Amino acid sequence: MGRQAGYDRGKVLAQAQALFWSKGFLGTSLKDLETALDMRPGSIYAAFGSKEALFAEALKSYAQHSREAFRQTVAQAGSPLAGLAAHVRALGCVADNRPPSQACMLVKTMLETPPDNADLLGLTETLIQSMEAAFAEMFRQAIQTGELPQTADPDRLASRLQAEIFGLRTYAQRKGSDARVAQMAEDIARDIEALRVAA
Amino acid sequence: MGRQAGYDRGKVLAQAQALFWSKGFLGTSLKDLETALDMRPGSIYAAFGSKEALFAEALKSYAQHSREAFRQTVAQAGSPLAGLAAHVRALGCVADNRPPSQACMLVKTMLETPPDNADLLGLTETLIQSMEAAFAEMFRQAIQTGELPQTADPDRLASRLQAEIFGLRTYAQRKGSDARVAQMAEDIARDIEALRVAA
DNA sequence: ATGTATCTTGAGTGATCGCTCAAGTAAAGG
DNA sequence: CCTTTACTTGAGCGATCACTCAAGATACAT
Repeated sequence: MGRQAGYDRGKVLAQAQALFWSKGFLGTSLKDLETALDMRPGSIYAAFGSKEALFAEALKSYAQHSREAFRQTVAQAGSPLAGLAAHVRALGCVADNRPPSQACMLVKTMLETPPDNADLLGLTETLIQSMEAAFAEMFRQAIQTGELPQTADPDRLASRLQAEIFGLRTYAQRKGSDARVAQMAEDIARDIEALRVAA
Repeated sequence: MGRQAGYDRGKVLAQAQALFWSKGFLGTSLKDLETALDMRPGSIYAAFGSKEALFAEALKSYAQHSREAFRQTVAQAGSPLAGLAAHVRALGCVADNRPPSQACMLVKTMLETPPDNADLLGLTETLIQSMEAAFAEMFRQAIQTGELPQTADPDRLASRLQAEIFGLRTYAQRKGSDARVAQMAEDIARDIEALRVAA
């Protein structure tokens, strides 16, 4: 049935994602991509259609991995609130062999995308909402299990947490911020745990 | 002494700043600037030297105005902590005739600038530090006046506040976030006031 | 081995990028 | 009024942009 592709689509997508995350959509040229992916323009376009389509796919993949990491962190925690706190601590952690601290790719994309690119802004907004919805779902579970009072507003708590994480990770983009970031993550995590009703 | 410039440098700079703030440095072309400033390339280059130099000047001007607005807010407040809280409330406020809510231009620049542009990143970092230093100075005054305990760490409080503001304003970039943003600003302001020692 | 379907290649497309500069124009000094 | 000085103009520079496509290469089916 003809020749098969000489690259691993998943690996290529991961490399593109890393490059786009670092340099941004506008700051990344096709030359940059050709080098990073070790592919010639024809192959790139045959595989992904356009620079923007490749970026969109990389962004979706990024969001999916983020959600998956969150899901796993939560699964290992003892309660909804503990899961949320653990997630924040993981974001502030430097110990892991994770990529160097930098701002969330979704936030970078939202801020760098000019207002006239409705497609990309819409996609970004959708992905951000899905993350915030996951937070809200955890707060909702915390209410159901009695960890939070019935009067708590899960959507409000989720948006506040989202904003705190925006700030934490954006701060982490700065050089030499690791210690401060770890400290702030710990502070935020404790604030979450402090919401717990007395048992 | 020759012909005088047919434009107001301050106004031109303000227009450039607004455009750069909205579309970002990379997302703004010289064509865009020519239209917005109603100037031809020769005049722009005679006045500012380069697109990046114009951007740098606009960014410095933005930071200066931000610091000045903060200084005035603080001056009208009854105490250092009240000043900081008022500043946060002002950031979340929609009522004023201020430009539409959007992320801080310094943050946008930090996140969109590719890592190889050391000049622009360095300038941005410097301007961000100067803002954070102003926060720290206010916390220091709050300690001196007895509003905060002697054991409080002004630099830590300043970086935490900086991160909260990063998050708040980034969240404000999203459409339809006004009500949530106002609510979060109020929450943050109260957290600041809650630091005050019992009189 | 041969044919066929698919992928890879890279020179080259037109468009746009940031930027320059010779020519033109306007205001101040004499 | 004329000269001088300074600013404005816009056609056009070389470089780079995202992207295309005809030609070549490769692996499968027969």
